[in-house]
Amino acid sequence: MATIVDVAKAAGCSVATVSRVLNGKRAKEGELARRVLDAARALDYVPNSAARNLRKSESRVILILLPNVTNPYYAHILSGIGDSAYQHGYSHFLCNTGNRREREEAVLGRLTRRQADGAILMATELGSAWLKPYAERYPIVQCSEFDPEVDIAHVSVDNYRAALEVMDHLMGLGHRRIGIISSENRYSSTALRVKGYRDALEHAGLPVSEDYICRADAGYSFKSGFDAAVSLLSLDERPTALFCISDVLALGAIAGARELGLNVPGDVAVVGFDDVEHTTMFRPYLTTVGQPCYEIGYRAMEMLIGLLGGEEVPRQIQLPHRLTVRESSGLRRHTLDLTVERPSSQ
Amino acid sequence: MATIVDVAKAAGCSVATVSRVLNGKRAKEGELARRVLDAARALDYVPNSAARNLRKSESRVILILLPNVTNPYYAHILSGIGDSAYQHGYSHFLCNTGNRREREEAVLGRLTRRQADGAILMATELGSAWLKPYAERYPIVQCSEFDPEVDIAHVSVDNYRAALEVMDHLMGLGHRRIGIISSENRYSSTALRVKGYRDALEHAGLPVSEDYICRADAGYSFKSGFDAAVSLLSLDERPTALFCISDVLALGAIAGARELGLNVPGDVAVVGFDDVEHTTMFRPYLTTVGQPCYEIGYRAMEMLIGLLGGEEVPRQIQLPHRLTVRESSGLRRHTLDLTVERPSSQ
DNA sequence: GATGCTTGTGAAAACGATTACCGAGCGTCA
DNA sequence: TGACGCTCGGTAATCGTTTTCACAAGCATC
Repeated sequence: MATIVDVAKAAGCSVATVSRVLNGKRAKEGELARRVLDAARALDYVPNSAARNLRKSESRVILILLPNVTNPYYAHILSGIGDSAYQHGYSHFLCNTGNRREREEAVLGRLTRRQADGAILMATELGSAWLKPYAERYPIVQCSEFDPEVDIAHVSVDNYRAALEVMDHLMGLGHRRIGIISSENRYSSTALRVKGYRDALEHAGLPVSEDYICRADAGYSFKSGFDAAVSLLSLDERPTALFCISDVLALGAIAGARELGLNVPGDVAVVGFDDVEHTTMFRPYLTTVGQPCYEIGYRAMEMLIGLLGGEEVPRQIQLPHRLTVRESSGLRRHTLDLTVERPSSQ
Repeated sequence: MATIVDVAKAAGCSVATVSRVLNGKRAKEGELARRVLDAARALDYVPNSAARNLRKSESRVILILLPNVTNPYYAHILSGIGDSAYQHGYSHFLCNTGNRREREEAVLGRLTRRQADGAILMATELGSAWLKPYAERYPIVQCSEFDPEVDIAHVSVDNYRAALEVMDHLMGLGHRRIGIISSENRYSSTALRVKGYRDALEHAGLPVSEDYICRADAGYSFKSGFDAAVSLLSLDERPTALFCISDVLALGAIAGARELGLNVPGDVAVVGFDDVEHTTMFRPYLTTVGQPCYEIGYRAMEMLIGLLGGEEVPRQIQLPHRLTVRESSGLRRHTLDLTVERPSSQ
């Protein structure tokens, strides 16, 4: 491994000059600069980043905290983050926190240790006041979830408005008894979607029945969507539409409906959220709210880069979502010719 | 930020002593050691890792190269890697290479720059001789895919044997015309599964028809599985069973079969591979070969840690796979009561 | 010709840890 | 008693950069 000293010797100048030429603090023109550049190339010189980091006390590493990479929603965001980071010459360090606070704190400790310059948090839960001290001292961006009580920059979609649109869509189809399959987690997205659900009903002058609000387990699992749907659809006055706050819950809900011998969307309409899971693999194709996951990640990283550079950045970015109406709701006419399953004989 | 000097001052000793106590090179008992420990705690001292890395010329970072985190198969492996790394105090850098060689080389450059101590490669393609120089100089482990021509340690399942088992299963059900939906990629797993397919047929004295071997696109997409199935099942003597080298291909194949008005498994049996995609969400549940993804990742990381420590490690680890028979093949009696879709009217 | 300003360069001081080397103290044994 | 070995702890070198500071040269101005 050639060091800067070797390059200086080969170029016949001091290390200071080498450093300056290589870092662009001097014109790269001129005889001496050329000698330096040639020597560096000839020796295949690459700066030692530990030394540079030590001297400059920075790391060019950013922390990514997410509950679980296995969840494709986060994986898509991650890939946006990764691309942006790569383009800006930053590396990222990934931590699957499983939403466990001790893990989160452990990895945020890297900020303190100067092993990382900033962080992107993917699944901040409400009530994360413990984050404040970190947010005050280090550049941090929240991605897709955020806690309004902790004033940290964030990028997300407008979950509230999206929920209103879903409800408009369902009510526009004539549905009056609409259930929601929510989740036990403490995400802002969950709270906002449920709030949108309630407000939309109230605004339309429809009753908000607590019976129609079902909380699946925190992990958005298929099974919990299934169970929730079975329980909602077994009510005496069963809902004719289900708004599920995630696609997997929705897919589970469709399976649950079938289990009860109900046709989707004939007997019950189902809407999901995210449009990232296999929403168009199986019939009926899922009506869902699409989020620009990749871009959410990409923008979050750019925001962080801005913060790292000491720039003033907007505290909040909302990216456009999109309600895509497919077969599991509406499109009633069309679905007649589609491969909509008949109830099983079980 | 407290430094080691501050701790030394507070404890009334030299920095050497502080370093030794904190690194366990001296007994932690005794009056002086206690003073050091107390001082470190009081000052909230955390060693600066850039300084440590510079001095020890190591980074405690390992590189993870994979084509795409968005693919749940890789995501599961990654989570095993992450857990093991975390336990051993290593960080990992993730790079979505998209199988593009320039990206792979760019990130492996971090080894040269001493920004990383080793690497785990997730999707080495056959013909990766360019990897040799890296493998000779740095600790590298291949995970799930490997190139037999480059002698690098690797962990995977026994793809060949798994393919034989799949074929045994299908032939045991009486199938004689079996097609395979393979892929255009250059992975060893693909080659081995196809070889298993051929060998099994030959061994059973059945003809190997090139018409029955279909190569879907490199990315294992749903659509390419669909298209491949449509083309295979449109043959005059259509196969009665399809072995798909990935679950998503298999799900696509099932959809394709339905498109043609064929019943799965009544008219055509379908088997997948991986058991990671939603194999039990939709009817018919998918028969597939399960891989212990999490453990593959975990073991790969442990192997790398061994290599980093200069230990002798096995060059190859094969973890057990498991063929899980579900509805999409066999279990014919049961499937009669299941929600198997009737052909659509399209 | 003295002065001030700009520009380019080198010497050397950081950055914060680990560790080679050395000397002091102590116990043991011939 | 003296030689020897062992442990313990301090001093200082070291890792490879970046950056401050000082100096010298070149040039214009008075």
